[in-house]
Amino acid sequence: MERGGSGVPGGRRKQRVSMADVAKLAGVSSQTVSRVSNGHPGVIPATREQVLAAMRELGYRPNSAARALRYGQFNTIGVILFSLSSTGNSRTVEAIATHAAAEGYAITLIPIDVPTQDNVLGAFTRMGELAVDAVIVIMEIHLLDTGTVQLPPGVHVVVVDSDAGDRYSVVDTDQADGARQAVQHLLGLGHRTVWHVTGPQASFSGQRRAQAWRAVLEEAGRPVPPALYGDWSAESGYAAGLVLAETPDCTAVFAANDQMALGLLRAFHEHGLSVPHDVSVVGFDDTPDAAFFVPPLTTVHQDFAEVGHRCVQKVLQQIRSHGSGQPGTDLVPTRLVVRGSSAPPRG
Amino acid sequence: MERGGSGVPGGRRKQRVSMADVAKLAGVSSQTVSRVSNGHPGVIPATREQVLAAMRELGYRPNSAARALRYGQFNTIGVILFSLSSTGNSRTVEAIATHAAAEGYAITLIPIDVPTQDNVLGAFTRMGELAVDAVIVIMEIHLLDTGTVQLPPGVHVVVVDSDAGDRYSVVDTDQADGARQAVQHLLGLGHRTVWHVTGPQASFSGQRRAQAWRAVLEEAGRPVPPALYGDWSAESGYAAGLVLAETPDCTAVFAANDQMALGLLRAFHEHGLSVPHDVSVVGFDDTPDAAFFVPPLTTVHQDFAEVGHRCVQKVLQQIRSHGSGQPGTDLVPTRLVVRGSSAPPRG
DNA sequence: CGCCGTCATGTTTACGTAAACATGCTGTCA
DNA sequence: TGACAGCATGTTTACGTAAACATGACGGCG
Repeated sequence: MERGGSGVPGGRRKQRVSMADVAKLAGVSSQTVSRVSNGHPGVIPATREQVLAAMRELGYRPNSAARALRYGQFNTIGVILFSLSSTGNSRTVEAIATHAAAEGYAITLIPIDVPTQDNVLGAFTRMGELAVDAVIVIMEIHLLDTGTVQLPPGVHVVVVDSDAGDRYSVVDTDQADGARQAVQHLLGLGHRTVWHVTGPQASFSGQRRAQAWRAVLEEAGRPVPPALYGDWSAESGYAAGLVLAETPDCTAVFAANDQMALGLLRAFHEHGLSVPHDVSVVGFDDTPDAAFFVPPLTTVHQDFAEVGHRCVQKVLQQIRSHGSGQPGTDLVPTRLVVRGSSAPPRG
Repeated sequence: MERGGSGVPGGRRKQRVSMADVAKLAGVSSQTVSRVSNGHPGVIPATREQVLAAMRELGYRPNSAARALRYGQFNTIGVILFSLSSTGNSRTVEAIATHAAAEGYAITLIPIDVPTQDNVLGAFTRMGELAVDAVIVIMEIHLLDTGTVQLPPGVHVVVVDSDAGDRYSVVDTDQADGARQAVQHLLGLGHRTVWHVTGPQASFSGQRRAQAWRAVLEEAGRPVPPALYGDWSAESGYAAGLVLAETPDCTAVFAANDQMALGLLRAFHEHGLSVPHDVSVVGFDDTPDAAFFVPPLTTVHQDFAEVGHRCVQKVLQQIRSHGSGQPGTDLVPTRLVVRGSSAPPRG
């Protein structure tokens, strides 16, 4: 917490130690300091040692602003997202941060509290002024489709949770396949059909899961019950559960995420319905808690870490190849984890 | 995604539009462009308009590296943490990011996957080279107490989840008071004593909750049962629950977080014990899901958003006052949320 | 013995911005 | 009418780094 010039009275405002300072102390030119700092060859050991000693004594740290100015890049990736509160987002971000760090990149977070057009636009504008080499967008890209938003040229983009694969480089969980596995699992247990509690209608991943649910039922020639609309929250799942508990022929429900499945479990429990004997429930996400619901939840496992990893890979590849990101979609597979909340229908 | 010099063949590598480019197009000096860019007075409207037009045409964006170099600051706050996967951390980070953004600061994330001394040290070293004006540390600061780690001078620090209030500026949830409320609630219901499932032993917040639990029991002259050690995970709560279910005189349990409480609920349910009639359970955190556990969980509400907010306030205050951060601890209050998992003991 | 290549190190310059200072024009008032 | 205040705008410089180029010493070889 010490500040200023090592106790020298009236010391200069010189907050930061520069190469010039080190050079002076070591009795060499600043260029030599630069060479030592960057591990370049062609500095004899004696000189190198002197410089290193001076660096240590002064506590020299390279100034990354100057470096960035010089090199024209920041070694930083920006991440734009709506919310960290969803398990999925925070785990994806964590994976992004970890892998980026391993490659020498830092992560700058640009949260958007309310997803209005204006806020999104603002975030992109800010991002344009930000020290960022590339951007990973974790949200519905269609919010940006007014054409007014544009990222500064030379900034690369990767998008998660979107269908913009025709324009951007997209990485996402294979939503459709995950939902398909869930529904087929329930049909395979002998249920005549499967009900569905959706995510928010504006959510791309929610849409995909709902579409896949419907498609599987149609392919199997089963009746398609009306969807119940949720918003990812356990509360909305609970509300849907209250409705389904009163629906006599409902024996199987696919919830678009685990939190809503939790709400379903509670609603069924309160109505004296036994899961899985009276009703089977399958979720989506496989949050760490899902295995400890009562009963343990059968759910679709998403590999958020892998999604984050691939985002970083793609974005770094774009930066390094100076390529402008081939559009295309990269899907990370899911797998169904069968636990105690699903079973053949009674009787 | 367009790159290079607007289609000019053999165009320069000039990736980025600078003030000089705008100045040339507008027929003014680059200083005038600077004045317009920063909204300084003393530019007549006609000139200003010309400059703005040129900016728009070229898609000018100020270069933040140059700005940072000039001003000696980055308008960025670094956040060092272990993991984003805990609800608490991710919500705190989100609040930090939101409030920082509102003040014109960006957030740079430095995750530490495994909390070894080396990794922590590495993170701090990297942070020193990073473009950051201040640092918020969300973890056990005592890991840093070897004396080897030091932040570059002039970087301000605020710490969450620590008892280092004597050396750093600390913001934290009032862990002790929250735990006290939980235990007193259970005693108030008529339970003879309260059992406790702890967090990891290395965790400061876990320690504080356990201390407060013990203190309340001792003050009330109640027997202090042995603590069961957990690690925040639902699984460890489940394991503790299996033990407690076999403990006949256990009628009330305080779990150090909601996830472990979830594990308890499942273990009790599997053993045919009814919550709250046979055993009362109280958690800590008030995650959004807690209200939908079976039964809905009585728990201590933590205001993570407020913690994040105060972190940003403190850190900005330090930056702006050029003060070196008064040590001291700022505690954010908690409140007990009573739901269905706690009741007077049977008979 | 002198020329030249090699190698360690120093000097110059540019990156983009903006403060500080300089210039030159307009209008006003003695 | 001339001096000067006020104001719009231009010029210089510095921030810290590192590539590109320059220097100078030493040694080897014809």
